[in-house]
Amino acid sequence: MTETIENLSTTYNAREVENEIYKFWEDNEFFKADNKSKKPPYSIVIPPPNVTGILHMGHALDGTLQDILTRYKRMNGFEALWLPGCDHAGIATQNVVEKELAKENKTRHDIGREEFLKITWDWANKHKSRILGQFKTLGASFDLSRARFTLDEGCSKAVKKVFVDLYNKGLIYKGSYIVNWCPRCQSAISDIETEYETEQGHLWEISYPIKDEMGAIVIATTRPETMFGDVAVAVNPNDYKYKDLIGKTCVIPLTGREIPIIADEYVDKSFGTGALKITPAHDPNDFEVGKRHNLPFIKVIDEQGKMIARSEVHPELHGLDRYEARKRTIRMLKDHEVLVKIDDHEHNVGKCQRCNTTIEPLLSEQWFVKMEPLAKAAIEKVKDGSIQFIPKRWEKNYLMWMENIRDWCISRQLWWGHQIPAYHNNKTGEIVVALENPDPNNYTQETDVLDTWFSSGLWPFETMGWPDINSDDFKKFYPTSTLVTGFDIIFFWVARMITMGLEFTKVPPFKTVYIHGLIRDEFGQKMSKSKGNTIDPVLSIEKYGCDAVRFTLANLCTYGGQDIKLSDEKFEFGRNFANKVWNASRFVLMNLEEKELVLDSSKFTIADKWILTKLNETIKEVKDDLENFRIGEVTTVLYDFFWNCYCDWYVELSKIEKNEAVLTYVLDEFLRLLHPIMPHLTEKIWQLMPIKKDKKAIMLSDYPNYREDLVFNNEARAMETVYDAIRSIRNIRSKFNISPSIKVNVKIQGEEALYKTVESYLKRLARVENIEYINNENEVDKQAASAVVQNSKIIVPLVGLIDINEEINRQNKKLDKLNKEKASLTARINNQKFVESAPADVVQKTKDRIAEIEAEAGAISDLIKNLS
RNA sequence: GGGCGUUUAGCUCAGCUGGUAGAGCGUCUCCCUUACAAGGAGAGGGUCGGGGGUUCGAAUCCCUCAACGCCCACCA
Repeated sequence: MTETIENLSTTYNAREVENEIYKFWEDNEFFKADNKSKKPPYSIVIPPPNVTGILHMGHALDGTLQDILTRYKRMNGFEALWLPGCDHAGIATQNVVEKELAKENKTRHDIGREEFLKITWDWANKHKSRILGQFKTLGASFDLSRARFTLDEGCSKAVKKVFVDLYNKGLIYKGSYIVNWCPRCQSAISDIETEYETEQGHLWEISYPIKDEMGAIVIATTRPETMFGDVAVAVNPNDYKYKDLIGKTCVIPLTGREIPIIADEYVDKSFGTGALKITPAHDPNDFEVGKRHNLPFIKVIDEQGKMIARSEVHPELHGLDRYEARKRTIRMLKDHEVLVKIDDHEHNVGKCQRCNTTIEPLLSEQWFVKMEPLAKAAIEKVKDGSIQFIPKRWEKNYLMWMENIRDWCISRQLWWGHQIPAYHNNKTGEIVVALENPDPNNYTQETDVLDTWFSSGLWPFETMGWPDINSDDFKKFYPTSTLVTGFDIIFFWVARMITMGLEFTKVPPFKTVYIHGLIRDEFGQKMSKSKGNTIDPVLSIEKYGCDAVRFTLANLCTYGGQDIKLSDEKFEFGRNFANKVWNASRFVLMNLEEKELVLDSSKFTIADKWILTKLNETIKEVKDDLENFRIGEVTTVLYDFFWNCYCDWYVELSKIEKNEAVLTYVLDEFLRLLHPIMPHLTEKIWQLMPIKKDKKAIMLSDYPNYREDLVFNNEARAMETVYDAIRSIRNIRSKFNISPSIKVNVKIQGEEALYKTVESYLKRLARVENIEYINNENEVDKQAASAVVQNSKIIVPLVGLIDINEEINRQNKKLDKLNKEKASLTARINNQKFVESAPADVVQKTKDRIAEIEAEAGAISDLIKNLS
């Protein structure tokens, strides 16, 4: 069936159009960026979504913003590349696959590393297309021919090179260290993957007898089960209570092992009993104390979170889970009457970000990146403005973290990820770090893999062909232009990209970091599957249309980057606007008669000049907002222009008298302005427009430019006066319940020349029968409602229809308001200091306004006098 | 403990460099006027969290208090 303007649907059928249009773009390969192009580059790399993930609102927002910027730059003459891809998401993906295995009662150990990786790769490949496919329903104009995966060959090559280089520079080391251990994931995790939750616990006070003496020292602990790993009791050196005990030996109850009493500044005299048991193998602070005092490390809890069967641990507890062991320990302490006191105690407990299991601080061999030397440049480049955060406040956040940076634990005891390129000599145990195994017969590769963020940290350049710095993509598109992401991954990702980018490419990986707010539910709660408060963007798109979702999300992006409280109904805002654009366009296109549509300034009416002026103000504002990442503002400005100026006035006027060239010109310009936000709708309409087109698609066309020659401020202002007049007649009609079917007559005093040119507008839009121009007050009817508009009086005679008292009342209200304003303005102008110190234009404006009020108030007074 | 954010119309929020407040939704009244009822016309509604200061002038800048939220640190 051939599509004609006449048979377009009266309500916008978003999904139908969106599928058709996206296919049109894809088939024509419009998203493909050309690395040989002469145009200046603009590039964005996607924050790679988890390969096994599904699209959530955060992606939808993030993707919408990236697409808006990409499309805007593309229309502005840039060679724009939005590079998509996925993250292998080590722990998350491995967890998913292990869960699948668990359904068959298997663990990864049952099937072995090789088989497990094979299954996981299948899983990843299967899902990779799903998440990127979902991005397509968002209208994403990314270049899928360049899609990357953090575990693909190129990324692996980059990761290896970075690891080996950092190692050779002495910036990667392997060490025995206390790390955050997740007993469920069976892996170390980094500090920022640990989240703290407040829990109600207890503070137990336990009496440790002094060796060979009568007394005892009472320590306070929240984790009594770790007492078997104690290697000292520490007190503050300035604590007089314990002065005499320092240097003596005490005995751990239940086991009888002897440990020294030491002094360390770290101990807080005022907390608990002021005496602290030191367990270096199971507490990060104790670990530091232990190192300072050269104490041994005794590990009593294993990687499963179970008590170790070793002589230091009470035999009854061997192999027990840490919590069960705690209960038993307490019981035993009670039995031995060494439990002095139990207090309720609120404390923070570390949890694994991925699975919420309580972290066990554990001593183990891990690989670390020495961050401090690397952070230097990353701090510098943000401080000197080479990299800018928007909104700016995130810079402080970033800098604070970077300036207090800790070493980064990068090894994970997982199978899914980049296996660390370190090789152990089977006989000597010597470690060689190299791109390849030096001798597979005698060397075995490290089994640990790298933290997922290690490869994501290289994302902006590993996706551009690095380490081949002569690759065309790297030369054309690196460094990237803008990074768009949420604040929740500034430390995880942004900071590391900046650090690694500077270290390995010597330039910042991007110039601008645009940080948007987080999507929350309508009550401000974080959306999560477990809470069941998520809104599925795929369903919202089905229901409201992709462009509606995009427009709404963009509208919610405030300048300050506030979090976004979202409910599904909010998308009605975007849907209604899409429908409005659709119908107004349909109306304009249906009524075109001329074949040649040429802007001819000699034929411009006052209304044409008004809409062209409004259009150009809008163009200016929209471009300024887009350049400055005020995305929400862009939607507001476009909405206001189209709905309140173009539709409510200009299109309505075109029903009386139309200039088709201007009507279509404005629509064309508006569609281009809107295209980055509502790409499908604008493309569809643009394709239907019978205008000359230099490009095959609106997405490839030029973004509008401000045109001084199409700005007519005087006429625009005059037209606003006409609208005021129409509004005041409508107001009178409404106030006095004049039925729409009844036409009224109007008398106008003043501005005769102006009103004569727009008589037909007044007649139609205000339902006026006759317009009569009068010169003096005597001609004003006694029974009439009236309004003062600028320098004219609009009088609507309403013999028999009007309640005179009500009209007098109405006018008096207006008068009151004016007088109040006048009083305050007059006070200001009489203030000598104001006249002296305020800018001249402000003073002038104030004076003008007073004059205006006086004229208007005078006119109203006349009208009232006439009525009484 | 340190840092950040929020507090504006009934609800959700805009308001960039100070010149006496805006939108959407909701409410009220009227209307199927030949693009759109996902629509049109009109209306009502706010002493911009409290207090103090700077200024001729403060929602906007500074100080302070309060409530709510977030991040970092992690005193057993």
